Amino acid sequence: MLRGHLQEVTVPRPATTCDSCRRTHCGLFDDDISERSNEQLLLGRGDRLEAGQEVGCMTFWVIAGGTAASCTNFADGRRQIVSIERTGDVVCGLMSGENTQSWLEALEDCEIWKFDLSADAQNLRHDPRFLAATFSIVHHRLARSQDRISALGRLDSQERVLLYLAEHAIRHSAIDPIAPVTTLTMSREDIADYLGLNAETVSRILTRIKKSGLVKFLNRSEYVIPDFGAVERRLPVDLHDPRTSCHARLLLEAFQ
Amino acid sequence: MLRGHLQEVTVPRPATTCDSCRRTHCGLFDDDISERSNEQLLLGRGDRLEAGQEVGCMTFWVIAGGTAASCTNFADGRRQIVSIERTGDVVCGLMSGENTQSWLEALEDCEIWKFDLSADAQNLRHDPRFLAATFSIVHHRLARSQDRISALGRLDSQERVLLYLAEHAIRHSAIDPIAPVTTLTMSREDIADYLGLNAETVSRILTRIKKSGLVKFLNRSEYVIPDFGAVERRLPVDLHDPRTSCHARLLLEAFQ
DNA sequence: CGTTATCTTGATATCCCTCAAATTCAGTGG
DNA sequence: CCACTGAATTTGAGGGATATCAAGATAACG
Repeated sequence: MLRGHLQEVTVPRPATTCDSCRRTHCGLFDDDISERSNEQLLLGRGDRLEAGQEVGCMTFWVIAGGTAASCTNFADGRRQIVSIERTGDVVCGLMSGENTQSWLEALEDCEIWKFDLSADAQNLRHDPRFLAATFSIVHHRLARSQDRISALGRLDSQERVLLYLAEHAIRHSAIDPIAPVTTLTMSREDIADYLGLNAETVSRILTRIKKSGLVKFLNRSEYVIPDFGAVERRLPVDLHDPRTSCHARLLLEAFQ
Repeated sequence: MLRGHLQEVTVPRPATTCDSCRRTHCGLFDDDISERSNEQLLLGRGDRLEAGQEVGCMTFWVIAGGTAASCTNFADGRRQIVSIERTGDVVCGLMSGENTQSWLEALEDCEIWKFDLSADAQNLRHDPRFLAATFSIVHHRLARSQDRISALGRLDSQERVLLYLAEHAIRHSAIDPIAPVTTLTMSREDIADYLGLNAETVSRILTRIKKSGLVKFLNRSEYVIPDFGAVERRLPVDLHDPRTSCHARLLLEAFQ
């Protein structure tokens, strides 16, 4: 089920001509692969995608462009972004718990491909390739989730924001290794809901980080990390190589 | 690799005569099943089990009794309990990220069965039953992890402790549905490291909850929830039925 | 250029942590 | 059975960190 105003949007795509992009994103942008999709969804910022009853456990959404978020709401409206979904990430209805209100929300204009495999469910349930692919997707999400548990439980606000900036920069440079500056696509409130903070705190921490010189801001949304090592030294965790995070190809290969 | 002083310990086992236990724990306690294990480990409180290089991704630990914790440490020593492992839970080396220092730690005396399947790895990688079982295990852990992200990000300390007491009581009653009181097996510090708080705060919140009457404490470690609905109304989340959490049988069936 | 959303900054309150001391509890040996 | 001991827990005082509320500044957009 699709909520919100769904309009035609233009989504920036990484150029397929870049070898590094192709490797990073598993050639997701080749047209022949995209044709296997049941449906292409173009979401504008704020649009929501909810997995209703009818969707079942065999529907997958592949992020082809833009940034989305797996969100949950508590009964009283408190929002938490459980996971940020970026180009190449695979989301499926399986992810959400039964009782929690959760949905996929576009944090900026998004291009998403929907794959409904329920017609072939009986076969896929016994197909080693499909099982291995979905295992790999879910396992990788688990590893990332556990890192986030540690971060939310034990990092203070400055560490969380700094970690976010660093990880986002790594991810960004993986998508476009030539770009010298990183663009912050999420709003302060989205960042806050991702980090378990509040929007004003995020803003304050950002100016503090700005003043410290660890991160240089060209404007509100573009920044450069002049000395990545200095940022790493400030953080008690290791920063991951995001290149391992794209499982779209695995999934696509499994049912081609 | 095994760390710490490993002594013979007596581990309380649920009686196999109880039908409800058998259902809940998938008959894990039948001796014929336990014989398939490579090794039985008896851990005393504080003992650690670390997945070294040699273990690889095909070693599984099944908790047969007691409580253990998947822990991580930051470089500066801050500890976070990522997940609590109880009877019937399956832990594997796959779970930990590459760069994070992480281990399995006994929070009380524990009985753990180790299954090393690396000899049969080539076959298992293409075995639909094995793949489905491991998928199910990892998927369930992911769902629980995501709930914890929301809890750590958006619940205050009182809500976290109350949620912990409620979930622990549910889990406890699943293991022994006859027991009228729930026993708190984890120390205040362990609870704190699980909830992203500190031990003194946990203690303070517990006395506050005690005074509120929501939970009755018989002594430091035993409690009763007189009105479960009242606790639920205080929490903005739904409490889960833990019965779905035992995947040991799935795993065992896959390579029997 | 005006309107609106977003972001920043300030003042204040609250929550939770840190440090320190007192208390309870489980063993242990007399 | 009782004192002794050490660990765990509880309680208190104080401070730092983050949230809340409110206002102003900046950017985005028609």
